[in-house]
Amino acid sequence: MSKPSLPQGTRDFSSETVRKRNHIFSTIKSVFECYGFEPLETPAMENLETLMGKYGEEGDRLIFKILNNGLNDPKNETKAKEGFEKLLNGKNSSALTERALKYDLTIPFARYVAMNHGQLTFPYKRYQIQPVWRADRPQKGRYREFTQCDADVVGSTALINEVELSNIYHEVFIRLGLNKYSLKINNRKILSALAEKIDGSNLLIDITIAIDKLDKIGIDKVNQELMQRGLAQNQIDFINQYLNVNGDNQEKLEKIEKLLSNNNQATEGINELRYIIQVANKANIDIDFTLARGLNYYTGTIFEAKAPAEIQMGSIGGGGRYDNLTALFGVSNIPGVGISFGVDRIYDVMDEMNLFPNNIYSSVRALFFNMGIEESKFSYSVMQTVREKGIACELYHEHAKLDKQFKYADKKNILFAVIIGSQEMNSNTCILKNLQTGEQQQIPLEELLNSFKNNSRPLTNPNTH
RNA sequence: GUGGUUGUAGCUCAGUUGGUUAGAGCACCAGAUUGUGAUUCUGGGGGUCGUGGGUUCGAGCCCCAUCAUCCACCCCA
Repeated sequence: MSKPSLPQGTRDFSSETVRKRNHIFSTIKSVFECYGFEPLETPAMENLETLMGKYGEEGDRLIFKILNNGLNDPKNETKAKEGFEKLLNGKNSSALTERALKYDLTIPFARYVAMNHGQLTFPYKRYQIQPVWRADRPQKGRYREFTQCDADVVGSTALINEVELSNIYHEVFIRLGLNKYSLKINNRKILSALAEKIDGSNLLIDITIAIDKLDKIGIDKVNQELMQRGLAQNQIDFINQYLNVNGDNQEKLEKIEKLLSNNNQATEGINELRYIIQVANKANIDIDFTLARGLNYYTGTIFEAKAPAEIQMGSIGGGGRYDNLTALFGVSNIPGVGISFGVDRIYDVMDEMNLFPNNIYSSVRALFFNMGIEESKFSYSVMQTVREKGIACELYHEHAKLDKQFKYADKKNILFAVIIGSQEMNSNTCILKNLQTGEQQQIPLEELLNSFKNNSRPLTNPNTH
């Protein structure tokens, strides 16, 4: 038996980590609910067919596929061997795999809407908080199993949805203490207009992939990459003018309007951005014409949320408008727009910035000390009356030195020690000790409940991990 | 998928050009102290040196493979 281990890129979450993650989940959830979104959950696995071809070539490669059962059955042998041959040639074979772990929450959601559009009330606003899996090589802020929190609105083209989603980003990040986040926003229509302007509509994806890297690799390397991707010098020159558009949001919009004049797509995209920044005036929106985003189903507004600049971390959220996602599943005319929070990255950022409040480390309120066989029976019955009032407490599991029982209470961040020895038993009293202040007093048992109510939770961070 | 980094006690890490029986701090257990958390003192348990091969009289150290980790690329949350 070898040492137990975890698959690459997956993690166990200790109690402290779970509490911190729950703090993020509940914050996001309450904001989603506040904006009228309803919960949805879908299975961990989907039919492979549902997922393939939805995330681009690279995305397909990163989908975790599940091997079919029963391949070793003799009657499946030729089928299995044929399937394997296909696999070696780089093709998927339903003979070998027909299910896969979900890669994101948006496509399964589109599948759900396509299957249930008859029953849903539109616009349908749903949120979903579930793990997803990607067969990527792990590194900083990147895991093979991670949790996404999505909110999407389908069945509406109204821009007010984009406004609401922007405000949701703002509300969540403010509540979590990430005040200096930034929300980059752009519109695919503007990118399309750029491609049209230089007669390069067929190269739209190449252009967006290259310019998306601007802040990372610099203008020279972007130009190099554009050249490699087959763009001519005059096209690149125009793209450079596009990339040089700067200033505050208003200035940028005016400049891009001039640069991409007489183009319907550009006009539409610009008007949409203008509406969003005007109505969602509270959010930290930063128009960024270099924002492109990989997923090729986006058609209008695109979002990307960035951690405060002082933290080295990629995007902590993203989303956009997709005007016909359910068409992939045979149901057309259901436009939608959605956003996603990357909880695992938000966690890492908050951890690095020390933003978790201390009061999330809730623990049991009191430890009843075990002073012997008879004493512990008595303590147990007292404790049960306290538990009936909804106050969390524990009885130390065995008779042990007080030193040990105190240390246990310390480690579990328990505020009160309740000591009932033979003397206290005889007088129907107990010793109540506040472990933070060290104060202790002997009180009648009837007063025990009240003493808990008047005291707040411990506020120290437990050192257990 | 490509390139690099690291892997020694529960945790953080030393370990010399390859050379006796692999160390420290913290943590843990017992006692000094059988009704009060600290400190101090005394004693104690713990390791197939990530795993599997190889070179060598001899490997924690060198070589190969493999797994995991962290980092960069690609891509992405």
